[in-house]
Amino acid sequence: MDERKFAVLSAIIEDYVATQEPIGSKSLVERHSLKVSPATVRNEMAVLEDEGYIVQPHTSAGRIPTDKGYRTFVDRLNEVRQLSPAETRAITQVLEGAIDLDDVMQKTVKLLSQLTGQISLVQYPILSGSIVKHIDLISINEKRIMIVLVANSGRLEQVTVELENNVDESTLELLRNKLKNTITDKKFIEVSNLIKNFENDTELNNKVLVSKVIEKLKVMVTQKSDQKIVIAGASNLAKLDSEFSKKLLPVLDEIEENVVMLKLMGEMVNEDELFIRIGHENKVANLHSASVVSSGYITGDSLSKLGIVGPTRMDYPGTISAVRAVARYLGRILGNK
Amino acid sequence: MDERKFAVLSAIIEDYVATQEPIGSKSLVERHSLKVSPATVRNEMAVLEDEGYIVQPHTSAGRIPTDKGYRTFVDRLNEVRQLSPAETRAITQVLEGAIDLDDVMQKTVKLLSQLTGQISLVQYPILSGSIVKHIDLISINEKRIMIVLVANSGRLEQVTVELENNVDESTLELLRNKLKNTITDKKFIEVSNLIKNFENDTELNNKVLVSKVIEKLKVMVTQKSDQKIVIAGASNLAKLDSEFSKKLLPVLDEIEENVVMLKLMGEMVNEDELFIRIGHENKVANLHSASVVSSGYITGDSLSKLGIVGPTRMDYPGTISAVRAVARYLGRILGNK
DNA sequence: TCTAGCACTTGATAGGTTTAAGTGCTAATT
DNA sequence: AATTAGCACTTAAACCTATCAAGTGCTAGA
Repeated sequence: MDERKFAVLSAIIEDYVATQEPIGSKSLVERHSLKVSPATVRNEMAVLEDEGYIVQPHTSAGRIPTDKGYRTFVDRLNEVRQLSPAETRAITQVLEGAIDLDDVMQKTVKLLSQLTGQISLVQYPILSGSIVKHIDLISINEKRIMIVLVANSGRLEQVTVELENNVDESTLELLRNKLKNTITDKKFIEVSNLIKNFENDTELNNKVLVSKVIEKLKVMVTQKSDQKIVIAGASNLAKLDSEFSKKLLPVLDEIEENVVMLKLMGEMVNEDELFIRIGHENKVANLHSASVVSSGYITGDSLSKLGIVGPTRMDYPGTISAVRAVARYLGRILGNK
Repeated sequence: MDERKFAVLSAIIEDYVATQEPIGSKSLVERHSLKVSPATVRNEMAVLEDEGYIVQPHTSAGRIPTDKGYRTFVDRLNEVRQLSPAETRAITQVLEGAIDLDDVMQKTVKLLSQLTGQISLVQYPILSGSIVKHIDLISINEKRIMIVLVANSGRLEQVTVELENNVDESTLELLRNKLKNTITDKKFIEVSNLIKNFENDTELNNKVLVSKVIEKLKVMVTQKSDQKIVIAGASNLAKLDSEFSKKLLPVLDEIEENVVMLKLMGEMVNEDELFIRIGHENKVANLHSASVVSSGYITGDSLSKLGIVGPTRMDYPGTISAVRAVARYLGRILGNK
């Protein structure tokens, strides 16, 4: 596509994103300093429409971009908008002020939704590659034990175990020490394997207690390992037109189930690189009028994801730079600061 | 107010909540089996309007309830709607399936928002009255320590401490033991007092480390103690008319800051009793067209809050029973099961 | 005390006209 | 050959206007 045609496409996208109304040739020329007349622009537009980059909602209206239009726009977008100093300051200040991992996650997701005005999702640092820094068994009261696991990423997992009988303190003590010796400084993925013989260990004579704990522990290190996410900005939906938000509602509910997230953020390559899905490129149902902008972020040893979901009609340059910046800062905060 | 007038008021409220349109005398008589003619109802309506229970949006329209109307309706509401067996089953099933406190909170808040169709808020069990069951200091890496506190309510708090120098393991070990001996099985409110002399303790010779930890710990047991809440159902806003949701947006953002919550849920008496604020009864700005239904829930030793926020036009009987039921079950789950 | 009947009010609906924005095409211009 | 001016044409939106439906208050009779 030649230079001028792309300029026209960009201008259309820019205006349409801003006004949310079809863009005509005349106003385009006025708002952007294109050095040609409306008639010329009209000719370009006709071609762009033939090639599927833009469409007319009805005969006498202006043009709006198609998914394909957005896609080429995004692909050609090399100089991404820089964040303003104020925005950069906001990011660092907010994130540095966080006190624990939950807080960091909460603040990050909120920040991202505010910067972009979209719904934002942040995955907790995944555990699989992390290392167990600490394990403990705590008796909360007569019939309840809490298992606490801490990863080197700072992520902490807790689970309570309910017992039928009173806690057997001596077995608990023994089990606690065995666990500490066995899995501290080991990787999460290895844990399940390392503890599989505990249930047959003759030293541990309270079988019920031991098997309950081991069972829960296995669940912690496998199932829960990468399913935890936080969401913010669902209220941004209210700002959008209701038709769109109605479509998105069920998706949101699903996301809260923490399952669809991965499918949504999509298969990503092994780097902290940006990924964009526009409209119909999304495989998830109901998301054909939405775009997803996601990025990985690196925490020392492993790669997790974050991103936003919004209408295809969004400010891509701004969104991209926000997502990228937040991912970078988050990695830095969680990394080996 | 006499019996029949109240019946008319109730019928108006019921229909208005269902249809969201002003209610006229004729359709009222049709839909409810009132044993009188429309003309009689009209007379009653005229009186109700004089007394401020209902208003007419314009001369030729039906009536809609005022805040005062809802209030008297709610006050007279003694037989609360029973939850259906399906709903009760949903509550128990969902809550019993939860694995840890975070999970319980998450599921509770989501459940409440689904049952009521409103935005729901749940406060974590407050710490002030709770007892410290466990404290630990964990070195995550060379320059980071994590403080972990577990309350007898099952609530777990974590904070990381960043150090300039490498972790001094021997001091850490000493401090850990001292802390364990001093504050285990003590109440959260007492902790701050119990550890105030640690900074001057001559045995602990790494002053920087000790003071950093003690400082953070004090924050944990005081500031954070009752400010943690979860929210769900913000997407329900999208279902409502946009004018209303626009008003509510800033409030929601504030709520996410975890501060306004208490003001919102309001001063509540010392029991697990229900509290309802209708429209202008709310002191929080921007909430004059919203109602708040909240309840306390009891976790062994202390009282925390949960509730919902929605438009004044809501199904009070249903909402009330849902809030009440969830509060009760939550208390039961978190209690001494 | 209740109800039937009726004149009156008024937002919503439906139809028709005008308007504004935009297009495509042709012919003139650079 | 590419650009531009001019113009006929299209169409949703905006604007009227008349009609309609739903509702009311009031009076008189049951």
